[in-house]
Amino acid sequence: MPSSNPAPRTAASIRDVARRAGVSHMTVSRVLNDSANVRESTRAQVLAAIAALNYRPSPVARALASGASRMLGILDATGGLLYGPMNTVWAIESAARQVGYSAVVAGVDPSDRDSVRQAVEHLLNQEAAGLIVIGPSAGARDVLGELAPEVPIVTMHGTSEEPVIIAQAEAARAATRHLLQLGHTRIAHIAGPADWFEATSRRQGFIDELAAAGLEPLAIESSDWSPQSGYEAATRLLARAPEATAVFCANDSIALGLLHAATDAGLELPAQLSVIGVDDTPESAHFRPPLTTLRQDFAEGGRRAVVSILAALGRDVTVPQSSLVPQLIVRASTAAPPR
Amino acid sequence: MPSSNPAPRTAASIRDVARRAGVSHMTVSRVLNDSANVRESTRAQVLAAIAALNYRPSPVARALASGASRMLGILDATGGLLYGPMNTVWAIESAARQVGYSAVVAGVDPSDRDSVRQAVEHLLNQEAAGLIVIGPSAGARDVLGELAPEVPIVTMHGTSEEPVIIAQAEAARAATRHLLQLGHTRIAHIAGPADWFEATSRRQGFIDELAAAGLEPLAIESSDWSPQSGYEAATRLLARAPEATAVFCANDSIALGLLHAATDAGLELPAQLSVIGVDDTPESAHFRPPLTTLRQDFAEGGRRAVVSILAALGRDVTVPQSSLVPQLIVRASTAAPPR
DNA sequence: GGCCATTTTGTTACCGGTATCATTCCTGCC
DNA sequence: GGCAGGAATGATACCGGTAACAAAATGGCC
Repeated sequence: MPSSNPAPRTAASIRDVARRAGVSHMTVSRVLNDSANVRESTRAQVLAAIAALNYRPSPVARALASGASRMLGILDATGGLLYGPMNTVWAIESAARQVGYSAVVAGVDPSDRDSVRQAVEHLLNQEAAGLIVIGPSAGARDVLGELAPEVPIVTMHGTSEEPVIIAQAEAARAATRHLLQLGHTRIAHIAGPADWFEATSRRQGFIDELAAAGLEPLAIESSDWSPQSGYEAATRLLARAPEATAVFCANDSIALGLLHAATDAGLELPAQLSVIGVDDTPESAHFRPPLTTLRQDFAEGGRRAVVSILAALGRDVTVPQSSLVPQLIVRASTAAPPR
Repeated sequence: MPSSNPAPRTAASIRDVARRAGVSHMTVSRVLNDSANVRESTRAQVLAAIAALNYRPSPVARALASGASRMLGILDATGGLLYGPMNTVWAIESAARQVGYSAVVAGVDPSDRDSVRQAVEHLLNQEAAGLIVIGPSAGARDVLGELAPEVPIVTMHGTSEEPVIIAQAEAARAATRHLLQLGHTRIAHIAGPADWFEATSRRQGFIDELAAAGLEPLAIESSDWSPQSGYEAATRLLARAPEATAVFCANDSIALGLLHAATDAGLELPAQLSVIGVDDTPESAHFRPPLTTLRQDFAEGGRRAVVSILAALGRDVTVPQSSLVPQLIVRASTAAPPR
């Protein structure tokens, strides 16, 4: 290893590279940006200099000069630590990084208009090139439209005006179908909060699938995704519709709450009541009984969100796409209805 | 609202402010940075101009000019979606934002040396002023030391060389004490992965507290924090030490796995076996039986991490501090041992 | 009133890239 | 061989701040 530069105190800049390659710094810039019209031999020299100096362009300088940063803002408006959304954040970050972008996150309380505004401003201040909103913060769009209309925004779990990222209704229908196929006819649903696209979408999918089978929902309760509120909703549900033989829960946490409430009520699971959730959290396999649920492809969802933002930014990036059909995981919480 | 500037196409820069205030742009810069030696009347004019133009300094330009960004890198090396670490990430982001910093996250697989290196480089490229590592990625420190020794690093869940952020051993002792006070003497432990500071620290706290009572651990198994591996460890444990009357689990997920395994084994809970976890996840209250556990103050942990990084950066920030004593939440999974 | 020490303010360069336009180099063709 | 015209390269300005030093204003004191 003949390289013996004694660890330059400061990182190499584009002009250092230029000097070493015997060209102007603009030529280096051209090489960096794959600009056409650079002679092959020149490009090779520049590339060699870049490698020799271990040069890496400064995203900061680039952002300043070009006015376009390679940074995405993620507004986490879930107001908690929900399994699905967290997966999504992670997936977005990772997808973004793969195409050379990075992600700044800001968590907010979606019900607090002011905190949303502050967070959006914060993200904008960081020169975020685009915004991805996780959770039901409709406010974010308004604030953004007012502050920086040119910054594209993608809502992952937002209102239904959005392009659908993950086929939620399809997931709900698959869950419902599973219950139907087991022979259930008196089926209830515990939905998520009405301001979440996923919640309404799953609820609708549930209703539609029942309708296709000529049935009607036995009862629908709402919750805020948490086990606690799932427990409360389940308690209400069991009181109101004791004849239910199956319940489709909008996520696994709600399902856990229902499991708890049903146990409180002395119900035998799944003999007397079938329960199905959505998410396939690592916990759900160890619930009592282990939960039948639907696994979603969050990684793909994240990728799609990033692609969609980049498209709005005018950069076309091809990212491998796979299907987003949620996968049914059958465990012990669903069974045929009692005769 | 007399303001009628027709929405300037481009944001105001420091020179626009200067022009409007009738001063040089440097004076504006001084006002922005609370530099001394600005006449009060001048400051007022500048402030007025800033307000009138709705000016906000560009962090990008500032980072380029000063070489110091107000951005923190968070390296999420948990390799999954763990409740505690996720809370910590959130808390750090929020604490950072409160003091005017923002946070870029990068998730990596800690066992993949290469992915760690890439992520650190990525974060460094973004001009991160400091690095906070969540999870057991010892590799991050090496990479950073080699790439940019001047960038401070704080490990939240790392090796024990670190300043302790949350008193893990104390939490473990409190949990163990609870079991002791109920009258248990044959107590086992299911630990987290040995490369996590929290895991070893809790394990040691457990051993120490037992020793203080003149007892020895009945058995110790290890897991990777997940319910599945908790289940497996618990199965081994129950086979190996069937005489155990209580088990301290290093987190709630492991405890869930144990609950499952104990149920499989036909054990009556808590009559035949007491179980205690750590974290107080929202789910744990709805386990069967509801889990006795320890609640930690993640928000405070995040704040401390940020303070500690900023201190290393030479910026003193005063942030309200609260105590980090974990709180015991007693539910139905612990009881006196069978006679 | 003049002079010097301090404040206060301004000037200019610079951070590390990109944009724009000018210049030089080839190449083909008459 | 000379020249047009496109390809390749370079020179310079600029993005929006900060740093360093210079200049102007202020104030105290003899």
